[in-house]
Amino acid sequence: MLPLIRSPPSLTFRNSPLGPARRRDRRGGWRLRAPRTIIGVTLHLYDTASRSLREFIPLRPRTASIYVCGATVQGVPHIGHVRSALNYDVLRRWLIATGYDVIYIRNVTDIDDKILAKAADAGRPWWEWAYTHERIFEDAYRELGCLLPSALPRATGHVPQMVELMARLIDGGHAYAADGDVYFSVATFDDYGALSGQRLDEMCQGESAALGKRDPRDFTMWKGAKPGEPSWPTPWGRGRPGWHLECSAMATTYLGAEFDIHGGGLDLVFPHHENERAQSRAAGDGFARYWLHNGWVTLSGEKMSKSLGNTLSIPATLRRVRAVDLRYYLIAAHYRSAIEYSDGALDEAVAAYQRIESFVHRVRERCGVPEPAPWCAEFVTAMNDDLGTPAALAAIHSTVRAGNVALDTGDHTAAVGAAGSVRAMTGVLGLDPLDELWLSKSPSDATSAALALLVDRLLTERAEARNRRDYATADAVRDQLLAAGIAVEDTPDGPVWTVKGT
RNA sequence: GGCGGAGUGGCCGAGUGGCUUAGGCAAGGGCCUGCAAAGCCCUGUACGCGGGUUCGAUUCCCGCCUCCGCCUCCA
Repeated sequence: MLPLIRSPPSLTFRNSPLGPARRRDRRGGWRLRAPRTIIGVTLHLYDTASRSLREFIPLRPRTASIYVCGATVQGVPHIGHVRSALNYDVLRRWLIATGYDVIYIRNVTDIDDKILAKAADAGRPWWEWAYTHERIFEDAYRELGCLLPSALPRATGHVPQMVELMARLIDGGHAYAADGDVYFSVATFDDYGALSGQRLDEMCQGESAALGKRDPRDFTMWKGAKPGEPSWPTPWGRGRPGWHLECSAMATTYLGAEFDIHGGGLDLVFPHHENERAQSRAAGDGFARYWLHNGWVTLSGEKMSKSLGNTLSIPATLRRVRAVDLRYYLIAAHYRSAIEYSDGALDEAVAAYQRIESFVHRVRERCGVPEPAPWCAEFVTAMNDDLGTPAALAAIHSTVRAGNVALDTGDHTAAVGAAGSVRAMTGVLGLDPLDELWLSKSPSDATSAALALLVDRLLTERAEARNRRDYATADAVRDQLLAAGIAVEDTPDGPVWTVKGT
């Protein structure tokens, strides 16, 4: 059964559940012209809760609501954080590209023990520490081409919603206050452990046994105020939010009691997501219908984490490769498999992406800017199969090869068609080489025009030298240009030059 | 102890009960080129180990080895 694409896929989408204000998060003018219908294949996603591939059937037709656990902004982002964001960005783009209206929420945990501790160590206000790192995270996401979320809620801005949820749980007998803390009583929720496959009776003792806990496995929803720490008023005394409670409250605030997809890293399955689910369901909310979890990036065989101190920060990585290269690297593996980071593998990704990029640029130089064209069936099938980015990239590479052949044989129409298709497919992955984001380092028009004039002058000299078979002079011109960072290639359509690194 | 994941050709990384056995990177050969560059074509016969099921297993089952993760903060 082959997937048939009904309407020609256009590349641009209007991804905006929230109207005109959201136009800012478009990259390079991508806008959806018309929803397209795919027959034969529908999106299937691996759902952690059921441990199986399930067809994605949204709560409301043609809309998708997604909540992704963002970062606790205590430090600088590392490549594992970014992988998670990138994976859900690809999911979102694919949903948008196939005609869904997507609402995408990613939270910011801006209050927790570590933020307080690190800020105190640095002698800075906790909120300044949090906001400083929040900005660094957002800069990294933006640089890597992640579309802006529909909203970016902060934990500290949603205390009333948390209080309301706690009140419902206490009224229902699922939670209790003790010594200023509020705990969730896991024994009152029969389904506890269903998401992560943990059995209550097999679990090790939970968090540190606090005095007021009725059962060591009960988890903290709200932490009673301690001297010198920030706190907010509640009917049970002043205090601050616990991690799990934040996400339950924020997800349902923006997406409603029941929504489509909840995403995050594999390490959040337990206890974080298990607890979120328990809180919300015990309170009577349907909560997430699909649970997605991405694998991690390991370094020297170990999970990259702040506590192990073996992180590879984004700012450091981006000093070595371009953001688009890192994006390609992190998307090239399936989102559920682990990536063992290595410099060599990253270099391979750079070369692989360059192949795609140089093809599209070559077509643009020789045939004009390729406009978005239909993507190929293999690509659609791959993406619908639990976001099979490896197979999707294989489809892209095949199209590149076909396009290169067309270029070699002088078939410009076919070459432009292939390049358009490549743009469409890479666009879904946020990797379109002609996306403004990746071209943003280009010089101004005036500078480009001046450069073009000078280079063309030199190329004319070179052509004249070649005509009189004075290859020494011709090669000297080429070497001179190369030394200046300008590569010259002879093609059937004449010499083409490019500035390296653009 | 409980739960879960992984071991694929020089490297990265998909996938599948057998068929043209992804894709990329690197390597070798060839074509193209004045020479290059880019590109194209060809080549490599891999699935941790031992059993079992099967006409046939890398793919299913059992056992083993090795590695990793979660059960405590973590994308």
